[in-house]
Amino acid sequence: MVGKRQAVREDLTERLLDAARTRIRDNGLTGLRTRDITNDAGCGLGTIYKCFSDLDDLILRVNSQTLCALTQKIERAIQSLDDPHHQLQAMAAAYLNFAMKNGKLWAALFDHRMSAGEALPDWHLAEHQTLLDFIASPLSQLQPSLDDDALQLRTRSVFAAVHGLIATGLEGRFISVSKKALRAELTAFVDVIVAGLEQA
Amino acid sequence: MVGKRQAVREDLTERLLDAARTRIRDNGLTGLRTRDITNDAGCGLGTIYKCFSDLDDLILRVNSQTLCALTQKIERAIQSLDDPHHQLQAMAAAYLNFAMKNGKLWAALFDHRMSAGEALPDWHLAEHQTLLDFIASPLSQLQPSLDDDALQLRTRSVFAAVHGLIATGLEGRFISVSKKALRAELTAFVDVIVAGLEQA
DNA sequence: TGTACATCAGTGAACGCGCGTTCACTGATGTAC
DNA sequence: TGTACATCAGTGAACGCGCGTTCACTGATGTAC
Repeated sequence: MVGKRQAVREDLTERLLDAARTRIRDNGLTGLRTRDITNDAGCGLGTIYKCFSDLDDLILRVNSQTLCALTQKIERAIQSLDDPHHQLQAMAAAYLNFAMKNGKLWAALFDHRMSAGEALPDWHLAEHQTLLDFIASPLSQLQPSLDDDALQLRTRSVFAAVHGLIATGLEGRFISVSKKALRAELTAFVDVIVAGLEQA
Repeated sequence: MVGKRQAVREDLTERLLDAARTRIRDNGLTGLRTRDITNDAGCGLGTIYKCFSDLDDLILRVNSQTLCALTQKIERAIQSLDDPHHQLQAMAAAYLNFAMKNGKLWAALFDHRMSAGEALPDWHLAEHQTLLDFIASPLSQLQPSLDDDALQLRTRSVFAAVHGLIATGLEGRFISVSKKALRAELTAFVDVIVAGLEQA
């Protein structure tokens, strides 16, 4: 069997990813330890460094999976809608949904900091951009006069606003709020933004 | 001299606070170490536990100072303005200004997590509320129909949106942007929000 | 004011724990003939 | 197919470092008389 070694390696990588994802899902990034991950995956401690360059790399792969899953949800939420207002509402709702269902995995996307102040790798930044592109599309319909740079900036602003609202809500910062109230407030606030955008 | 001991203690506390604030300002929360703080303050390692219950407590005091300074800036920014639209713009601009000038101290307000999952103490939460109250005031003028709960929620949404936009911009997430472009985008986006609020 | 004693603030060596990463080793897999 | 050898994946004990917190001690300050 020629590809035996490779298959074993891929299986190991998969198990490590699964174990790390489960750990992060249940406990968040805080207290994520290599020993727990390798124990859960049923392999030796050193194995993690055969499959990944270091723990940061492994976390980045988990984050990548989370981000891609999120992007898929966003994509599906809007694929049958034409109106940009409806699209933005559907994306915001899908985002809130995803954040609620994947609490700590979602938080890890934003909490993770590379050690030694290294920058995020390009392949991961590209995944961010893919998500943003979905948001840019309805915005460009609402504000066709924006040039490309301004559209990018506006896209980020809208994302940051929606993200901030959801993150603050789910963390319970400042005031705690029920899921239902948060959902209603998000819808109302996206309406506010869209109304403002349409008027500009 | 009766109050000698107390005076020495207060001086020590002050020096420790100063040292911690300087460290956070220059290097952020990451890599903040008790040994560095006490060295900078010119006292022994154990002293920190005479003046504060633990490192979390010390960080919280620094954050409290930062938050109060921020609240003051916000308060001053609006005190000569009547129009709620202008007030919101002035607050957003003051917030951006503060965040740019106090980069890592400001970031510490949001990055700090209590150890052992303890909640923030009430006195610090009250300081948050003081800041939010300044934002609530112009919002209640723009949307007088909101009841108190809805106003609180809306206030948090507006704050979260503005904060998200600034944080994302200053962190350089997704795309990097010049300070000037960020300032312009913030102004434009607050206009969008206000226009949307006025229409609702 | 002076003296003897009690208190307690400040100290820093040592504790204790955590934890990412390495590397010499073992044995399974792949290869050559 | 069988045999001998080479390679290299997986292992986990050990390394190395970091770092918050404690506590027995010292000497300055406060107190009683």
